[in-house]
Amino acid sequence: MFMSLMPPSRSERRRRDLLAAARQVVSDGGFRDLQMLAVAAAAGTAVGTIYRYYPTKAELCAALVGEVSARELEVIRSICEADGAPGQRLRDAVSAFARRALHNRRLAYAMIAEPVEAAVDDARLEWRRRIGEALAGLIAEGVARDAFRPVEPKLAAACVVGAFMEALVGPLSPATLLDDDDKLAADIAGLCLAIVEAPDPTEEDR
Amino acid sequence: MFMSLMPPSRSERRRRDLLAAARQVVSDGGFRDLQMLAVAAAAGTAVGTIYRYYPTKAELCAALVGEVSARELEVIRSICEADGAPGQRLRDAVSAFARRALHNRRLAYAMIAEPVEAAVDDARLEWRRRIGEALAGLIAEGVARDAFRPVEPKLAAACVVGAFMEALVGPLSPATLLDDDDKLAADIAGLCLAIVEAPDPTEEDR
Amino acid sequence: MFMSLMPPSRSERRRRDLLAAARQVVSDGGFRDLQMLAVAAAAGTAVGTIYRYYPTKAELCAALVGEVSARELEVIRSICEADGAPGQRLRDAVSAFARRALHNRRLAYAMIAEPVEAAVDDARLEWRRRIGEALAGLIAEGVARDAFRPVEPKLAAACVVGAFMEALVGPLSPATLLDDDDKLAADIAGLCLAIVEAPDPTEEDR
Amino acid sequence: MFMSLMPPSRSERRRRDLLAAARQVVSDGGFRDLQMLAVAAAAGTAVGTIYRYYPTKAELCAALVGEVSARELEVIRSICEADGAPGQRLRDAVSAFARRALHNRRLAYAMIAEPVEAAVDDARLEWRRRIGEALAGLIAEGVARDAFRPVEPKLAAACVVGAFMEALVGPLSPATLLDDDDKLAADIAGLCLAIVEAPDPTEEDR
DNA sequence: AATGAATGAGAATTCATTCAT
DNA sequence: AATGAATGAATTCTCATTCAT
Repeated sequence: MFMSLMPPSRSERRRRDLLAAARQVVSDGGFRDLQMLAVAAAAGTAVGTIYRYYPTKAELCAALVGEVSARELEVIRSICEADGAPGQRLRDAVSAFARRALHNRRLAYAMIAEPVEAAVDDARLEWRRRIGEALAGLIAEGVARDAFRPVEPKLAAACVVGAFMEALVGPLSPATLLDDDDKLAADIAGLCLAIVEAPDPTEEDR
Repeated sequence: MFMSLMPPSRSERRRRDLLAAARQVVSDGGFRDLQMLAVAAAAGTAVGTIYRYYPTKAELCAALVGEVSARELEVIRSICEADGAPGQRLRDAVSAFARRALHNRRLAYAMIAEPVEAAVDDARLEWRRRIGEALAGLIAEGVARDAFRPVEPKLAAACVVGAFMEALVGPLSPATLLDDDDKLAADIAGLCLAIVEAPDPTEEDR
Repeated sequence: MFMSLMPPSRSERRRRDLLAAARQVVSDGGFRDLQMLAVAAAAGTAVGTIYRYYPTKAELCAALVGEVSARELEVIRSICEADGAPGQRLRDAVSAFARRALHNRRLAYAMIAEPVEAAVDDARLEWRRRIGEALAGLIAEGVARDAFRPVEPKLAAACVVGAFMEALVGPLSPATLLDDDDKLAADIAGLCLAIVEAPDPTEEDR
Repeated sequence: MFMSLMPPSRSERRRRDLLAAARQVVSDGGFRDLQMLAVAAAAGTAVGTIYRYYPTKAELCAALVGEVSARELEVIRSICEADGAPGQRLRDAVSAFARRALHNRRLAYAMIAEPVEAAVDDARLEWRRRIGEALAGLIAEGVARDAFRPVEPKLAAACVVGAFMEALVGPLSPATLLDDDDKLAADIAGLCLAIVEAPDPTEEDR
């Protein structure tokens, strides 16, 4: 990580201030409220000024997400690249991310789960919640039967849902070409299983 | 699951056709393109007609997400509630979901990862991709050092990212009150670790 | 007034029922709510049926206003054409109208003062109310100084406002041609004055 | 009444111009034609511009009626509050209002008698006209018999109609609660009678 | 460089009217 | 004759973007 030794130029400062204003707006009301006028108001400048620094709303958005991303990414990266046992590092990275997100919940929510449209998203989040519920039932059962480790079923279920959904996002994206869908599906399932499975599965469970 | 034995009334058929048109639109261009005019065009009707069956765009959206959700949810539920070892059932549920998603990729993408705005989302997905990359590096290392099972690093990383992000969605949502952020973060991290950790961690890894 | 001695044909009955339904709708929610669908619902028929009897919403409206008008007009006419002192007849006619209106207030309001648009009309009625207030002040003063009869200022003011506004409606209507605006204005003013003036104006008032 | 000594700001001027455009539209075609697009066209601006100054069509309407109202109200008020005999002042106020209305007939018509819908109002105005006719007959008779002053029957009739209709508007409005409908009706009738009654009713008329 | 007023394409929604059954 | 689903023109309002000052 390099930091410029030069003081930021007036122009760089402007860009930052505008970005900070945008972040404020999103932190308060989500991406829904991210309108150029609102950002201008929050920055104490005029709309036109934003366009001098970010030629498009799209670029402002990208810069905003990019900035927040970069910070969080950096935290994760530095932990990942540290010394120590990989397991501990992974644990640390995830838990650092989670703690930080929980500290600035509104912004984190916007970054992670912000709705397309209220209508769509209410239904969409609800869907994931229900899939989670279904899995939580299964997981609770598995825990009871000692097939799974003593995990908290709801939380574990959310992890499973997130795991396979995210694992799909890349492959689902229009550009991706895949050779073997079935292999992929099986692999994803295997990884998800590991979230809960007992290290030493009992006879009964096999 | 009950299926009506009566043939669908004309009105029910219409509703379905309109929903099918909406699904088509979303399958082609995502929720971005879901405009009443576009749906009407896809259904070969007039805009006003849609409003006879869905009094609001919001309700049409909800119905669409609801329908797709219901189908997928049902698949997962029936597997979860079947007989057999919990582990196998979990594996089956996830892999069935994944296979189905991979079959109708565009729609699945819309349901799972559709952008708020192209601008926001490009950046947002990119962010998750990069976090994934960072973790993939760590995971590859862990695999090499036999601290982790021989997982495919990129895929496992995606699962980890998805797992903790999803596990955070509920807790991040504005309404949620939390007692202990640190405990939650640690629990999430523990579950994520399980995705990759070797059942019998070597000395070296500790 | 003739009443047909023949029983009404089915078709005539239909027309009446539809009109009754329309009146019901207006009595409940004013002309704002007079939509073809609402009338059909109130009549327990289909929209298309209304169009068999009233080829246009405009004609249905006209028929409705016409019917209500006709009844009230008849009451007034019969009193006007009765025997007795003109003064008493006028008194009776007006007071009969007023009493009837007060009995079916919602419908009467719709007939007399229904808004164009909430926005316009709130402002418009408010205007007339304020003019009334200004005049009420003057009238109260006149009453106190015995220049006017002991009328109730607010009510008298409303009468004056209504009197000149109505007297202007005809002349204002686009088709009307006028010779002498000033003469007309003076005449209207004279009539309005009569509403309150003492029969025998005191010296002071002249 | 204060007039600002400062020249109007650009923004104030804009607001005025837009209002003037709206007034023009109404003066030409009544409130029926008052659509945002039409106003924009009349003002030589884009629709969006109107929304910068009047956040809602309703507010534009209110402002328009308010502006016209205010001017006329002021004329009436200043006359009402002047010195002189109350009778003369009332006469002056009414006649000033009438003269002004007759000068800008289209706008005055829109302010005073504009239709809800052409359909409704044609019929509604027609109704009032007919009631006027009926009363005019009675008034003519009363004049002929010297029971009434030598008023112009049609004009006097219009005044009477306006007087009682207006006097009813307040009491009819949904919010109003009334103690004694009959007393109100009688009072209104009494005031209406005064419009025409001879100061010294002949025996015959009693 | 900054301003912020102006722009206008778009999108949702309403409702009188039509017409096939 | 009756039905009521379908139609689509019309209208309000939003907000990213431009540009004269």
